Amino acid sequence: MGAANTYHHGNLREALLEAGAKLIEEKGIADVSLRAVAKAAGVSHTAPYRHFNDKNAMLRGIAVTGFRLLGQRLGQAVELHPGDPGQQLTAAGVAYVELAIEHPRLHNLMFGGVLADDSVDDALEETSNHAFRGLADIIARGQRAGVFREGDTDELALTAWSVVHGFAMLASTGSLDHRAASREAKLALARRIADSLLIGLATR
Amino acid sequence: MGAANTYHHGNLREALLEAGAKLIEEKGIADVSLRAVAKAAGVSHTAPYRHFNDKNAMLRGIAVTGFRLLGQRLGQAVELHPGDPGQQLTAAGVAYVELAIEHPRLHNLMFGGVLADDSVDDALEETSNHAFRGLADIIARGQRAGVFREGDTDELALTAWSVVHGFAMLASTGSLDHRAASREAKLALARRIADSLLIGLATR
DNA sequence: ACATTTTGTTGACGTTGTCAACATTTTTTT
DNA sequence: AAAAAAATGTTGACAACGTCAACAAAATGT
Repeated sequence: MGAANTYHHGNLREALLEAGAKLIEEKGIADVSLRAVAKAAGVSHTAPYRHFNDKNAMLRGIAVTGFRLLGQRLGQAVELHPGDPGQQLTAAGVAYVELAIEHPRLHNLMFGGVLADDSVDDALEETSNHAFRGLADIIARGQRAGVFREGDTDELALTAWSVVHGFAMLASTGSLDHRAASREAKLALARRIADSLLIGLATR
Repeated sequence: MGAANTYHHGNLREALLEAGAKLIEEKGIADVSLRAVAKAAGVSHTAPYRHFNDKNAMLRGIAVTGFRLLGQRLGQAVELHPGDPGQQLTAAGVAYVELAIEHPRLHNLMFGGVLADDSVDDALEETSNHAFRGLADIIARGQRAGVFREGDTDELALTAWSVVHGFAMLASTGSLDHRAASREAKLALARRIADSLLIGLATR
């Protein structure tokens, strides 16, 4: 288990994910090739095939790290407002939007549909489901506390997810640079929209 | 201005847009090459360059046709419920989702971010703005009629756009096939979510 | 120690987007 | 009506890409 070898990398899988994420952040998904990622990681152009079945499998690996990051952020948002599901929901929504603004190309990889036509990836599905369940849990607690209206929990969660996801998409693609150019303006807008959502979910 | 020529096509630009849209519908954006589109239109592999600067310019042309279609559908939704902004908004939202379900890959081209990093395209920007303005007009009329609450019209429109856009994205990528597999189930879900939205926008 | 498995490299292949050079048709100018 | 110009198409080439097969080195198990 040496450390200074040149032939065997030691941790190439992670290195590729890292290099790939960095390149995507810089140049966008469309302009990142498998070969460029391999080169950035310091290996030959086919070395990635020892760790991923094909290019899309590597992209899915990067998307998974994005979903893990998202899950963490949502968790932090919840912890910031213990016992207050309304605030938790707003904070989670803002956190989601924040991530999309900070890492627009990663967000695009996660939700832009590049991977949509692929055969299902277990790790990807699990991490993305986990992120969604974090949201559904907030809703469920809010319903029990009587601040959110009754009804199918997952459906309310889906509503919230839709708002946040739609806004994040608009924010990350620059579609609303006319209305809100700066990062702060976008987040303020996100907060107000999250409040609109809250009204729709509240008990009347 | 003959009709049966073989060398000059006569209307190649439109033919390419049509063939491209069809191929994308069948195979997805990632699996459609410029050359395949040219072949489907019956011309050589570089003929498209007389009508589009590059591949992405052609894709933007196809996206424009999608935005035009969207604008038409939104217009029809409005006409179906004259004088009732609430119903108009719901119908517009459902129409939007319907389009995304019917043509998921076209929707993906329009909103998936493949074209996001391109230099701005006038025709694309205009048609997409037009679609958004249709929505904003519904909101404005609803505010004047007193059924939607006061406030920045564009911001309310943005909220509505976010919900619908987010849900459409989830619907078109198959992310909610667990909860609602059939087309009808998805549309019913969309209708209920649009109603949630309505509550958030209504005057209290 | 040796055999096996894992992990890396080299070299090749067909496909892709794009460019330069050339051909044909249409339009404009004279 | 003839010539010049512009528009629109084709052919052939190129480098870059994803992927595969064959080989090489290191790590691991016996």
